[in-house]
Amino acid sequence: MERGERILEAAGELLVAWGYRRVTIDEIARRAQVGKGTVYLHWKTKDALFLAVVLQAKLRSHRAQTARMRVDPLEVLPSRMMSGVYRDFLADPVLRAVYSADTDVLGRFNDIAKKELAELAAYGDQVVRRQLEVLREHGLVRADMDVVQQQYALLATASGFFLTEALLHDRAPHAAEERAHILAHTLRGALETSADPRSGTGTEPAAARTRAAAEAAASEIIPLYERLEELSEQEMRRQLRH
Amino acid sequence: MERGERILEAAGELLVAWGYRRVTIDEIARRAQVGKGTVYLHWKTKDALFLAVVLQAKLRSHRAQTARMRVDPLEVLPSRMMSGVYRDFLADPVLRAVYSADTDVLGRFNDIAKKELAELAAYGDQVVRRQLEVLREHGLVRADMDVVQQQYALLATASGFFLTEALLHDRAPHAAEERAHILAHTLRGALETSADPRSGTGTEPAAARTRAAAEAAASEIIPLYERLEELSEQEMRRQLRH
DNA sequence: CTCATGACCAGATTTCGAAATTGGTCACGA
DNA sequence: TCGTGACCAATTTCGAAATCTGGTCATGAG
Repeated sequence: MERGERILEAAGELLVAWGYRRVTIDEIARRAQVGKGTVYLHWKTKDALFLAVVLQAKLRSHRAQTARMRVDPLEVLPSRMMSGVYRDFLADPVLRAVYSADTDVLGRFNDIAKKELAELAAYGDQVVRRQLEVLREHGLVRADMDVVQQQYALLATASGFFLTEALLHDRAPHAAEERAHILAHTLRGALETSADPRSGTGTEPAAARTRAAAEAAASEIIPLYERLEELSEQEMRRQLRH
Repeated sequence: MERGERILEAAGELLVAWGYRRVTIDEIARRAQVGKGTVYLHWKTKDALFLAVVLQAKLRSHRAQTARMRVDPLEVLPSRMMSGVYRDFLADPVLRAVYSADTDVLGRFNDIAKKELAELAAYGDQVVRRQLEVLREHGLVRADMDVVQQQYALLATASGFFLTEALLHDRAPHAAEERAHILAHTLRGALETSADPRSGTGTEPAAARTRAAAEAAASEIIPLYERLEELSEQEMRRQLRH
């Protein structure tokens, strides 16, 4: 394992275990079996290192997401996509901390990351907006609402599931799988046209038509996320020295 | 204006202006034009006073809600109800602080209130659950999901709109009215059967049938919220001395 | 006698200078 | 050439003194 990867891993582990405030470069170096100076041979500053930790987590999630879309085009549907993102979120403690803005873990790094990654987040917004437009063109997303409003609905609803995760881990439905399903169901009802649960039986031809439309849409949407991956990688490289 | 009301009002104003941490009983007494001891003639402790402030805000919102339900039975629908609650939330700074768990304003009172009002919140959960069951019996809420899951969907979705309110007041759709509408639309699509936006035109007979069902449901649901009001009043009285 | 008041007190919070820690550098040596 | 840890400036932490504040209650006005 590369020195850089070891440092990144150590930083991530310590971040979720101790919280940003308590983690020192000395401790990261010790855990990664390198000298303190070596950390600065790789990253510009402590914040840059933690930014890289966050970007790596997001990048992993983005890659998993595009992989799912390539395997099954229906994954471009908002309900399916967010369900996947939610599962990634639950599985990765770094993502959990970042998406739920966990102050105990992130401390003031919360604001730093938000500010530093604002540009990337803005591009992410653009991608989602374009995705909704494409899906709408293919009849997979309803047109009963402005796209910007739909995007807000998507963001706010998903945020609710992400944030209540931390807040209500007691009286919330137990299995993570179950909550991912509820999220998907909610978004499908709110935004999509396909597999309307209200019409009782889904007919076979309708399902086939939906799949065809999703395949067409996916060919437009996947490149958007590939570009987002590239920008994330670029941003991650920008945190390095030179 | 009664002494007690003046104190309550002063406490609420100072809470949202200065935050729990900075507000002193002395300052509240000064603003309410009473002596410091008089505050303790009315409430047991400082926390009890602020609990009363919060309970008063929630009570006002509950009363407005039942009033809306009495005027228009369709207000018992989750989408309509939460849209109203969201508007109340936006209009009252105390509710904004409480529902968005604003740490800057509430400080450690956040945890105190959550613990102290847990019983009331639990009853509120029961009410919503029963509401969903009744609406389902009258064919106004879909039966494609477990009630507990539907309740989670409702809670998580609404929470998303409440919490992103504070978080994204920049790039969110501008008008409050607009966001309330999007919330309603989302919940309707996720939970309800009526006025399906996907079926293009809403026929007149269907609307009439929906209204009749809502009236029947409202007669069962309104008493639940009246009981919740009573419990809130009771809890508010419990904060008083004697 | 009733009830509002502010002086009063113990405990909590803030202050502030000293001491310790830590992010970041760089001369050294493997 | 490349990794390292001693080193330094700057920030954070510590601790005890000083201040503040929640809560009480003796007092006095009505």
